[in-house]
This record gives sequence, structure tokens and C-alpha cells, in this order.
Amino acid sequence: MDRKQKKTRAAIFAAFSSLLAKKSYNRITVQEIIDAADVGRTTFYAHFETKDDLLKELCEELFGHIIGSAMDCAHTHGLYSDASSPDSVFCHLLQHLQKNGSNILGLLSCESNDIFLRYFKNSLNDLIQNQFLQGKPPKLDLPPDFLINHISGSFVEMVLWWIKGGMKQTPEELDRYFSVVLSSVL
Amino acid sequence: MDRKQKKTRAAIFAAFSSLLAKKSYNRITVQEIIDAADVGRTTFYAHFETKDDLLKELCEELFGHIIGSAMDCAHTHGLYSDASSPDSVFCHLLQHLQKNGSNILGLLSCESNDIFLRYFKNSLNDLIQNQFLQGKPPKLDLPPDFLINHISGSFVEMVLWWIKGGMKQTPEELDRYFSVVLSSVL
DNA sequence: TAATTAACAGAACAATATGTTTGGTAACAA
DNA sequence: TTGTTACCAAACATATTGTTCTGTTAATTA
Repeated sequence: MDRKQKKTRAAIFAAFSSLLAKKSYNRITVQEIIDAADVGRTTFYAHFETKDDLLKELCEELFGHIIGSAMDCAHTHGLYSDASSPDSVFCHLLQHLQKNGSNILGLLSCESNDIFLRYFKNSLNDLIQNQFLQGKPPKLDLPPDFLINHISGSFVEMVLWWIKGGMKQTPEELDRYFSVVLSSVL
Repeated sequence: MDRKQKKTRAAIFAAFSSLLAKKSYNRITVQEIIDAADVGRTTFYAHFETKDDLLKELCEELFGHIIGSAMDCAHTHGLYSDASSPDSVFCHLLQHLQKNGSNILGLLSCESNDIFLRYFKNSLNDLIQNQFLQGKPPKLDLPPDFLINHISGSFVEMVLWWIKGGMKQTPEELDRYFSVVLSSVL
């Protein structure tokens, strides 16, 4: 009895995401989620303790995938192994976002996107930290954790800017912007 | 009858800020704010339409001050007029934050700080945009609004890192970090 | 196919939160 | 003093939350 569970879980996730596109997180009620997902009240609370819990689990599911994929990519290619590498981890991430198989883009552009940015940036921090530990020392006397924070933070800010502007640039273009931005610290 | 109004408004702001230090925004009820501020229920709703409205007004009051002060500074000194200027706008901002006359630091380090980051960054965007319009053209072929977004975004991320680490660096140290970070785009 | 089990639905529930209304009090200005 | 304005307390309808109960559906197992 796992297919049924997965199905309702997915229905709740879908309904929740769809609602987030329309109104802010705070003004979404459990009742609305239930109605949109067409599940019973009891069922909702059997799956999730609370609305905040639903939010957390949705984030973990979505960002877990994208970061996991990037982790693999980083392991084989390196963060920015050579400066002009056509497939840096960052480019890979951007392409992954553009493909939009998941609805991460929807969440990052909704009214309550700030909730998701924390998850996104924290995930990126882990990713970049892993890469730094096995990389060469930075060329400047900036604290390592400052650097990690700056890189992941800048990346998230760039993605936000990209989305807000209608995603008019290709991932490759953005990757070039980002390599310029990072050239003073890497 | 303005002193009385100001007093209750300040009491509500203070109570709200104090509560934000203890628990997340979503779990704070209007009743708790009322009790902490020691004002009547009717009074609260006479001042603010809703809890979200209170949040918005608090942000505008706090960030209005700090950015206004920075605007003046920027007008006389320029954003980073010469690279090694001891009193850049960013240094000024950091010093202002450290002085902690306002409780911006408290809000930026509380559980729901992501709510305030949007306001902070938006304010910074205006500030930096103003400076860019009257400044020399950027030395790289990056889109201007990308640059503005990157600078304000990086600054906010740096401040967050600073606070989370216990603010062990001086504003002058941070300003040096930031000038290194920006050296590739300015 | 029949029996068992686990997830589901629906409805009702107490408890809590919201935002409004009413009537009355205290401060302040003319 | 008189009028205005901000304030408070209490009660209010309404809405939301999270739980409990009883029964139903769907998948697994015999």
C-alpha cells in the first residue's frame, strides 16, 4: 500500500504548489489545500503534522533532487576546474532549473519565495563547502566560510534576478556572468 | 493627541520585536502582541489592519532610517569613490548597524529574518541604483541591473554571515572583504 | 474469489484566533 | 466647561486548527 500513499502525497504537494502560485503562504489554509488536493482532512494530518511541516518536506524533496544531481556533477568535473569550462556545476544547476521538470521555479517566483531561498542557499552551502575542502586554497586572505557564503549567496541572488526578469538569458550566459563575478575570489 | 498615539505605536513595535526574538512570525498571535504591549485589542486594530500590516510598517520605519542616512553619505562621498576610501557607503552602513540604536540587528538575526531581508535588499537596491546612475559606466559588459542586484545581494548576504558568526569583525574589516569581492565588477 | 489490512473519507468536535462592535473611560484642546 | 480623540474591556460572530469517531475503499494475501 505504497502507491496510494505516494499518490495522495503528490496530490497534496501539487495542490500546495499551485496555491502558492496564487497567494502568500500565510494566507493559505489547510482547508484550501485539502479541497484543492481533494483529500480528506484526516488524510492530510496523517501525512503532515502541520502546514509548516508540509512546507519543509516539499522543500527537502525538491532541493534534495537538484542538489544531489549537482553533487554528482561537481564530483566528476570540479566546481570550476578550469575557468572557461563549458559545464561548471553552476551551469549544470541553471540548466536543471530551466528544464523545469520540478516546480522549483514556481516556488522561487511566488509571493512567498523567501521561504524557499533559505533552503536553496543552505543546500548550495553544503555543495560548495564539499568542493572547497578538496580544492586548492583560495588565492585571497578572505575567511573560507565567508567565501562559501558569498558564492552560494551570490548564486541564489543571480537566480532570483534571472527569474524576476523573465529568464531571458541562457544558462550559459548566466554562467559567464557568474564566472566574472567570482573571478575576484576564486 | 499625537504623543499618546506615538507611545502606543512604539509599545506595539517594541512588543512585536521582542516577540520576534523568541519565536517565529507565524506562531506569534495578535493576542500575544496585545498582552506584551499592554494595549487593548481595539487599539491594536485601530493602528494596524492586520499582523502583516504591522510587520510592513515596522520594516518601513526601521529601514527607512538606515537607508536615508546612507543616502546622504552616498551623496557626499560616492559609493566607492576611490577604492581604498576609509568611509565608503558600505562601511557607513555597517557602522550604523553595529551601533544598534535601532533593533534592526535583532530582526535580522531572528528566526523569521528572511522576511526582513527582502525589505533590506530592496532598500539597498534603490540606494545603489541611485549611485550608479550618476557614476561612471561599469568596466564590464554585464547588464547594469544585474550588477546592482549582485552588489546589494552580496552585501545583505555578508551582513547575514556577519551576524550569524557573532559579529566578530569590525565594520572596516568587512568593508575590506566587500571591496575585494566587488573588485571584479566595479 | 474471499479475507485481511491499511489508507482513505466524512462529519462532528473542542480549542483557539481573528476582526468587529458596543459602551464607557481618560486625556487633551478650545 | 465642552467637545474631541485615543483608549480600554467585554462580548461577539466567524474562521481555522487539529483530533476523534465511524464507516468505506483499495490493495495485499490466502
